[in-house]
Amino acid sequence: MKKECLQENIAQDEHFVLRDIFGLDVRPFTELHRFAAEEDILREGERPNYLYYLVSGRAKLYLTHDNGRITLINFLGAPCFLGEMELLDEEKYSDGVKAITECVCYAIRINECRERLLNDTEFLRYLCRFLSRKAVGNTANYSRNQSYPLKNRMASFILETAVNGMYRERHTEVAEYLGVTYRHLLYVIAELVQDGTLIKTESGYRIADLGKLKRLFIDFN
Amino acid sequence: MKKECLQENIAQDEHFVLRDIFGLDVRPFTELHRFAAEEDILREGERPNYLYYLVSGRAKLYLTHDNGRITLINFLGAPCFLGEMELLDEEKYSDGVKAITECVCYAIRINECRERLLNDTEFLRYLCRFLSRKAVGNTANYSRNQSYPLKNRMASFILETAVNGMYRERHTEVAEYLGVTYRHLLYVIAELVQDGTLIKTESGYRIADLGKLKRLFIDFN
DNA sequence: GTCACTGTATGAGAAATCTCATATCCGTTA
DNA sequence: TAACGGATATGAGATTTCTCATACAGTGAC
Repeated sequence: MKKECLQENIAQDEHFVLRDIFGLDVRPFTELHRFAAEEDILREGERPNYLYYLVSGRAKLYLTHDNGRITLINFLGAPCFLGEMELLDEEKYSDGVKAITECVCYAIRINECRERLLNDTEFLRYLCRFLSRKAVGNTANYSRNQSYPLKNRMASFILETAVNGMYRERHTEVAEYLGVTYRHLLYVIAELVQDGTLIKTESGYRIADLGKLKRLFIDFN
Repeated sequence: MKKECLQENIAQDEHFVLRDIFGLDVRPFTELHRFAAEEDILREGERPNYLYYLVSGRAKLYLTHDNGRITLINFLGAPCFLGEMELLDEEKYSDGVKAITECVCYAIRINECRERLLNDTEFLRYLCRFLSRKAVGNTANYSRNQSYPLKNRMASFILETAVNGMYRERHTEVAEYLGVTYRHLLYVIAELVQDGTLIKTESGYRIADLGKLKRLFIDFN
């Protein structure tokens, strides 16, 4: 991770987006962090030192079960807070968050302003709205998902997770995330390859026919 | 709806639960409302005059689509806020909430204390925690759901919605909520009747074998 | 009363998805 | 090096779920 702790830059940034979110001027506590694709942003079980605000990039949210199984819980796209639960909830241990593409985040040193944040009504109101909208969005998403065959959901998933036209997720993980058997996932991927939608390569699946993929995705809405 | 506006009672209530949630003493703005089963608690599209806190009972959350279709979005059980989004979000119109069983709610007259609530950090923090936990719960619930056949999900659903051992939901609605076709829902209900788990009567389906239903539900965890 | 509309109901065949079995490959560890 | 666990692969058959078609009862509009 590349820390660009240039607070001078942030301090002078006229368009600093967090200004609209916080009542408190958080610039003195804010750094700019850059995570490469695949890099961990929040490590599971660790209490983070920062409250992150994802400015650009996409990330995934993980959870490891008691039995050691890892589940992909959700996707996160900018703009979005990361680690907000850990800020609010004393008991809450962090879920894992990993960058899919390069991610740029504002990182607020919560150790230095936790109390002030928890008393910043503007921030708290923003967070409540953010959380309740996210909940509504999730619910809508779920109920839509349930209603379509895997091929469509898979198209959506591939579009969401591919980087530079390459899809390289773990089949086992994805099967769990999408709630289907590993076997079935392979069937459907094989179908997409058969279709000419994907091409299997050494290093992953290359999107060969973006139009086809998008059409599947659209039928899905 | 029976309003029991006995603020004297509330004012004297030593164990008033909202005391732990709000920094502000909301007792002067709080009434006790009682809704019968099937009664509307929040009417869709209307801006509610109260922020409700469900003390006991179960309710369901509805949404009407542009095309007029009604979808059952979710279930709500005590303790739970109702109408919190509408308090926070200016633009947000209310979803519909309808009582399943008799519901007892504290009803806070937001017109009289909206500003103060939106500046009550204790309340806002509580609400953030509540929302984020709800989101986590939903996600967990959702991913579990995906993985089980309708018979199990149906058992869970019947246990959740039955009142006094009678199940009377609309099949069309339920099919939509559970994300299956109407046809398939009927198949599975027929199976449960075949089983001897349910008995079809004039006024709905009677739970004939609670044990069987619970076993289906348990296999589902 | 008739017409549309919605909910309920049932059948038949097709598609989606699951279960179980088996095999290979790869990286880790003993 | 051998053994092992995890990920990838593929086949066969069973189960779940969907699509389409059809029918009947209730309700509100006209």
